[in-house]
Amino acid sequence: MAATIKDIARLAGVSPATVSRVLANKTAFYGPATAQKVQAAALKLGYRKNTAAAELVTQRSNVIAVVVNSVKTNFSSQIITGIQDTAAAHGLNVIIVYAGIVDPEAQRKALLTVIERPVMGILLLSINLTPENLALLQGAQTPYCFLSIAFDDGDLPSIASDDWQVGYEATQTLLKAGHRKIGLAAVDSDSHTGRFRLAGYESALRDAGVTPQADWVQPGVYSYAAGREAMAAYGATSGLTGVVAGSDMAAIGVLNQSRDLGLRVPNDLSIVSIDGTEMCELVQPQLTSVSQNFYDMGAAGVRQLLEPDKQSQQVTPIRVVDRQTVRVL
Amino acid sequence: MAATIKDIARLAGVSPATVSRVLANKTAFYGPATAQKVQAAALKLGYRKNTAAAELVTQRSNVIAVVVNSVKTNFSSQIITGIQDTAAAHGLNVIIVYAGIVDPEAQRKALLTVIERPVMGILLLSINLTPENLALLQGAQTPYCFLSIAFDDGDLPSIASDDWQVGYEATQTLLKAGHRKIGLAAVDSDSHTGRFRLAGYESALRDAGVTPQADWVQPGVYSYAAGREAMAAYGATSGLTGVVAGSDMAAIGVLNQSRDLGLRVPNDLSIVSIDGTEMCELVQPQLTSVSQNFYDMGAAGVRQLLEPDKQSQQVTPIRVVDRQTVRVL
DNA sequence: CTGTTAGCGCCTTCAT
DNA sequence: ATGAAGGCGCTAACAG
Repeated sequence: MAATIKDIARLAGVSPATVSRVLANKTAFYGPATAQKVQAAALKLGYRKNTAAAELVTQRSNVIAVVVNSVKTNFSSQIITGIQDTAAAHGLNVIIVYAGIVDPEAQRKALLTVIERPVMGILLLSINLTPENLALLQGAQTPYCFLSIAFDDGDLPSIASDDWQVGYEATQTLLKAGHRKIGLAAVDSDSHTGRFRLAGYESALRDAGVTPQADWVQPGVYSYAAGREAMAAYGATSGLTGVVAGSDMAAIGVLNQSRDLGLRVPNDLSIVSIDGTEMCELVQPQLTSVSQNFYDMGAAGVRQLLEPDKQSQQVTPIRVVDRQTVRVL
Repeated sequence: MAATIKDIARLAGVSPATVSRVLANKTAFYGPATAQKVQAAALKLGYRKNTAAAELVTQRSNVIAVVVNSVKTNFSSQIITGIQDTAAAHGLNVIIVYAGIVDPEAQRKALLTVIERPVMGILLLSINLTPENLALLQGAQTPYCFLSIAFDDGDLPSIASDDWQVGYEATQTLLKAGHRKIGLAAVDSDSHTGRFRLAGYESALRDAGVTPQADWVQPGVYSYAAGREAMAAYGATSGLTGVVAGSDMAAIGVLNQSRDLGLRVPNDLSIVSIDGTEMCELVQPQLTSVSQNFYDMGAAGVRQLLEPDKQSQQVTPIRVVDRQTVRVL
């Protein structure tokens, strides 16, 4: 059995309440003499506080839970770092749980492990909840905030980039370099994110006097495989001179598939990636990207949890980072 | 306030004990009629069990905690998937907490958030604890197991590849291809892992009749930057025809730095990477690697937690995967 | 400054 | 098949 404050109390010859006080550093409520005794006893017994018990009585917790949709994503590490740093600055602890990317049952289980214990807030990274699971989340009396994902329904608190703008600027980067026939690869057509990026892409095209063509867009789930498939679908003779890819991984898929098709990047094909993670600088040529500020998303998420009443739909800025995959025509 | 079993009891007109029983599915102890009433009431109140309270009384938990050393690593995702799947198969939940890679204080805080609440076991991914923090961990009455890291001290439960063998086989892969002057890059010289890989590397060299040279090894912390630095230290004219890199990220660093030095891979320089994550197939040329079985490490870790008395030092098999960075001389 | 008392939400004998 | 009672480890009044 682990030692409890009662054990300490007995050993130190004081009451449990006193032990609780010195262990909680309520300095106004005990003298130095007892403090000594108590701390010595605690040390000798190898005492570890049972936080669950403490949280049960105080009705509050200092842990924030992060629900992540899949182990595969790599941008999540930046968001998590932002969360971690900001949480630490506020004396908060962070725990992470993985939910399946689509499986509603896995999603539900992840939510439950988080909801069924005392957490002060929940951050959901790029998670698309089923209506049932959303109800579950809202039923819990816990502040929450979606990160890196936005909704048509304006009531859900979220922090994300402006997806329309992302699509627009990515496309414009190519347009400015003189490209006219531009593809959009591995962006999904179901989600808010995908639809807005598509809309931004089309607007940019139209603003430049280019009429979007249906076969220029090859939807997909933002993965490496989706990028490869999209590029394979275009083929070597599509006439496209530029492609906007839905994520860094997708961009690498496009890049590698281009190579397999005998296309050189950026000579034969220019690529603009969306996300701007470290991946962009690991591959050759380095990917020009519309970079999101994931770190700030995480940081803002924590702050949002701290003041749940504030403005709920936040937008983080993006910027285009020119590297090596856009050729000026 | 969230609803409690008392609220349900009142609404359903039964006692809290009965509510507890039907909610826990103790089917032998209640009739279908009451079950109906209770479940209806629970649903209406949006009841969520307070797991912390339940764990407080039952003195056990079904969550296993994973401590990860940094957000940057990418092999951890495979281990976590292995953990996740195996845990789910046993009805266990998984939470993850990040500890700083070296900062002892961050390490300590991560450990505490995990130790100070009821978890049935702790898995530590590639974590090197300070003696104090190790004592802390051992002081907690919780089973634990280190993953992807081994120790000279044979008493600590751990599951990892045989690092000597990793070093040996990586080097041998190059040797077999006819290389003689072979570097070892971005392996640290302090840890068990690093020292054993180094020893394996030297043994392979000697077994092939090659005398290791001091300037063939450029230690580092397994990172992309370390890989780049190691290669930069070798320079373009080292005479090395092959390099073993300490991790996939390090290998990519070596690869990119080689390119900057004007060396073509594998024509001028062959590379064998250690880890074998998906990264190997994303870069060009694809990295030949000594691949570790991270998924199984995670799975075995969960099993180890379940039977803490069994054999404590386990080794998972490795295999070399030939891709495109080793040229046969 | 310190001890006593009560109770957080839940589970579990022990009766009935 | 169900209720009453006690207690898990801790903290928060309330007395003193």
